[in-house]
Amino acid sequence: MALRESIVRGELYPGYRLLVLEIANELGISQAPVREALERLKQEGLIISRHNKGSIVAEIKQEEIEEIYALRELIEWDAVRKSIRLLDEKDFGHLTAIYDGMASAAKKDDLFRFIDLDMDFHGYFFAKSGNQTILHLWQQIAVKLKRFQAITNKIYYPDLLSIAEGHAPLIEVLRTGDEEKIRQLFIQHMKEVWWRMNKDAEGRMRDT
Amino acid sequence: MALRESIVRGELYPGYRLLVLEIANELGISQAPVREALERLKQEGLIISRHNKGSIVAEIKQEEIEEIYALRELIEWDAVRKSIRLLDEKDFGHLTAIYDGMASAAKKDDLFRFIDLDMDFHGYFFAKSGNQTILHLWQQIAVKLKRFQAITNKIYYPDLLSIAEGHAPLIEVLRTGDEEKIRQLFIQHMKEVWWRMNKDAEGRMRDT
DNA sequence: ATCGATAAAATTATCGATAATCCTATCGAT
DNA sequence: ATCGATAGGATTATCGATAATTTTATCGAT
Repeated sequence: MALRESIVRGELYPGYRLLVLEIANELGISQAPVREALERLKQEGLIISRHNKGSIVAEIKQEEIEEIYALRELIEWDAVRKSIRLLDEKDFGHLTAIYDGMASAAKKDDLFRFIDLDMDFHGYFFAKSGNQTILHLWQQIAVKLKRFQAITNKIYYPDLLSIAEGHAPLIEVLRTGDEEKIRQLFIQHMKEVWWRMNKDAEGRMRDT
Repeated sequence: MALRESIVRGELYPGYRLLVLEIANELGISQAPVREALERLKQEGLIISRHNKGSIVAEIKQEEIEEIYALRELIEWDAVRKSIRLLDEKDFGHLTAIYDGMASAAKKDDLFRFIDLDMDFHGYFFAKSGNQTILHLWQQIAVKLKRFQAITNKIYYPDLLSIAEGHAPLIEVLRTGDEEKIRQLFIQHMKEVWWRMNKDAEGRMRDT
């Protein structure tokens, strides 16, 4: 659905009113499917709708991202830990391919592709560790993180390449299999990105 | 919505076909609101719908509950830990009231009320610890746990009272504030309930 | 001029109906 | 008898329109 893309990419600013009939006409379809789509977006937390008052694009507050990161810390290390023993050469190949893609996207300043790949990288461990419920949770989280990153990085691009390169040591240490070292690096990686995001976000959320 | 209740209580068995027109006529309303409701239930994982093939009540597999418990372990202790310092006498009053309610429901064999209160008890810490995102996650989880318990305990009632009484020491130890003891007791409590549920579930999932 | 009440416009939620799709039973060919 | 094709029925997805509600604009009273 194209609506979601627009919201996640930050093209539709928070508070924007989503008029059912307008969207329907725009897409050349009827109201029913539009309402369905809005219902889904509402469940995902991308829009907010109050009875008889229609839907608006949800805000995305710093506060909420902090909460999400608290949750992420709880579940991501667990997923990585459970993956370690399961990773074979094929997996390392995939991870490396994602890393290469990130580096390439960074060089082209293709922010959206970069973010998608970043999420794919981390999502890989959730998929590998085999807990469908937690994987699904991660996918929900990832949408919001994507959106936040897209919005905060939209005006001023930070050094994407250095973020991309931060993933190389992760792959490297995963090969060695030393659990404690892996843990340290992943936690550090998460905190680093979080810190950078925080910094970038300051004073920039207002303009969105 | 009454549909959700019926599913969670296990009155609508897995695989049951939800016909839009039938439900609409039954409730004396049109298709549109029914479809909306189904969309919500789909997002919650209570029903499954495939394109052009309508909706059926979702199965609830042992496997999925195991996944949920793995997730629960990751987040619940964290919530409790963060709550400890925040609990005052009013909170202990609430928790004790919930406990009393559970004991009373157990004596009356009111399974549904019992389950609701059990979830309220554990949800209390998620609410108290202040992370809205994780609280929301817990609420989603709680719905599925309720449903599983309702279905597995429907035919043969285990000893509800002893489960209720398992909560008293939890309140007790929370008052002392010894983090390590609290942790041990909560983890133990969770594993105990999980084990009991597992046992009860055996051979009984087939009849649903 | 400001405020509240009222009317007009806009928008949502709901409705009943149509078109598209899927399922089932019947029939005919091998 | 078995299999595939086909027609009929059932059900979903979509549609355009109506009813209910909210928002905006207008007007008159203070």
